[in-house]
Amino acid sequence: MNSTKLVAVDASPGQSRYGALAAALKARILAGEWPPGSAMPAEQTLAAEHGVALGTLRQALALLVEQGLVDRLHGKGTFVRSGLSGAPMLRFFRFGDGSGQVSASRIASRKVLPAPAGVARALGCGPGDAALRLRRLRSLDGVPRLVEEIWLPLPRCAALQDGDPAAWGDLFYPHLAAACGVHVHRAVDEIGFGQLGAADARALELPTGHPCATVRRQAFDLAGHCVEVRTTRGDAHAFQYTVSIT
Amino acid sequence: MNSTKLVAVDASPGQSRYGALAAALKARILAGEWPPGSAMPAEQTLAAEHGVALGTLRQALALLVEQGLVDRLHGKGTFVRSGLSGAPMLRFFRFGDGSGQVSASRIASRKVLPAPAGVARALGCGPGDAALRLRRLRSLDGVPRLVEEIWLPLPRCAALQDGDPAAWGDLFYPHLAAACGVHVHRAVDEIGFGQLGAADARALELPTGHPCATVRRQAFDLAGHCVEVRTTRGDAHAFQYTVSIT
DNA sequence: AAGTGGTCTAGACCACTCT
DNA sequence: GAGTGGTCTAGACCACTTG
Repeated sequence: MNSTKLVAVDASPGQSRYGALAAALKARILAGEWPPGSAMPAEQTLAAEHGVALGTLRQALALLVEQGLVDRLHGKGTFVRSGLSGAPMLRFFRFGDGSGQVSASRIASRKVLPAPAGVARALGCGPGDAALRLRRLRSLDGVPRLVEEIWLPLPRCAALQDGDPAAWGDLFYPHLAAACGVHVHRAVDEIGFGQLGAADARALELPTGHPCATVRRQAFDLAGHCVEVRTTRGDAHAFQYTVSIT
Repeated sequence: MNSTKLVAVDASPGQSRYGALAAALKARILAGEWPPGSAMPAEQTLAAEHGVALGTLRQALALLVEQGLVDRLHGKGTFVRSGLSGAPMLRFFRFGDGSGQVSASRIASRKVLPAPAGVARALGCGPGDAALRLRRLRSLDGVPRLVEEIWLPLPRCAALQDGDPAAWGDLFYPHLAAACGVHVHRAVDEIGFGQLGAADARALELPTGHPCATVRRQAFDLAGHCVEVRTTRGDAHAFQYTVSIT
């Protein structure tokens, strides 16, 4: 029963056939037909299923690769991306000599609170709706370096309300995926400079008013829904970031 | 005489034929066969010249597009990129209400000096070699906002030593291209944080020691040679930048 | 109408990965 | 060796731009 055309790709308006095909495949991915990390059917199969030539199918897949939705591995197959892995927050900072340091995370606070207006707007929920707020302290070589305030949408990340945060490990996204089935696929970071408030300064063992770099992140899942709003602060003098433009 | 194979694309080692083709085309561009802004021959012609199928040639051109070396316009042709146009320095800052403001540039100083070690290393010349140093002040709505120190390699940008800088206009790269034939193709910006020195503070009408964002730029031409080293400083509180990660 | 790049096809063959 | 994606071909037709 897999030999039938599952989707008739027509590309009616201004869209190309491979564009429509890409959209159709994306829909099948979002519907959960191939879970994150799993392999999609082979080119030949997919092409037959949608009734297009191989080259057209490959163009469609190239689009999905471009969008970061899938990875293609020569000789292995086409895999749905499982989400951002690591803690790319530290790429904004350069502490110490930059040698292979390990970042340790500690959840300093976990509360269910009504979402402030700005957070609610970012999360796409109503202002005042319940949300989960974490405060997190990240240390390098035992020295506290970054403070984070993380807001999570609540019906969705309820699993994080229970259990011992100490067991979450140092990487947040992998745990978010494991505990809540929420895969972070894309993120937008907004960088600014400011000064440390009293509480953050105390946590970082710096004087109040010390200059700090602020990174405000919005993270999104495959479907494009915002699944996290995070504010990270660290010593401005340790901030260092490189951009390439073309 | 255009019907002969100009380049025999063989792709000897681990390289694909379209990869080798792209390299060959890039070489022809760098050699000045098609100057920046001009159109390359049509697909059919190029494919015939190099003895490959149309599809293969298109893959090669796709690589060049990816590298930002050429632009392809449906119905018009394939054009060699003429270089970065504008002053994307302001994208790091947000002054005032962000409405359509015009940035005005003034060259405050122009001197030939021996290049300091760091600058020489970036420019790829010997330390102490003569280089052209500009100081530039950029204002928005009449308010000084950014100070820039620009180092240029000297045999190459000698044309900037003469003439009235007031006639250069507000955009530097277009003038650099017009005056010296130097086309900026790629740039790398490194963002950091610091405090204003006395001279910069005076120029920006801010107190000495005021927190500032520092952007250190290296700009490169098509051939990959560094053609500019620039340090830009502005009020840290006006700094604002967004990064997307996937 | 002529010339350009964009899409699509159908098929052959190559290179990589696993068992 | 079987299965995967990567490369290459040769040709048809479509869509956009220009004279």
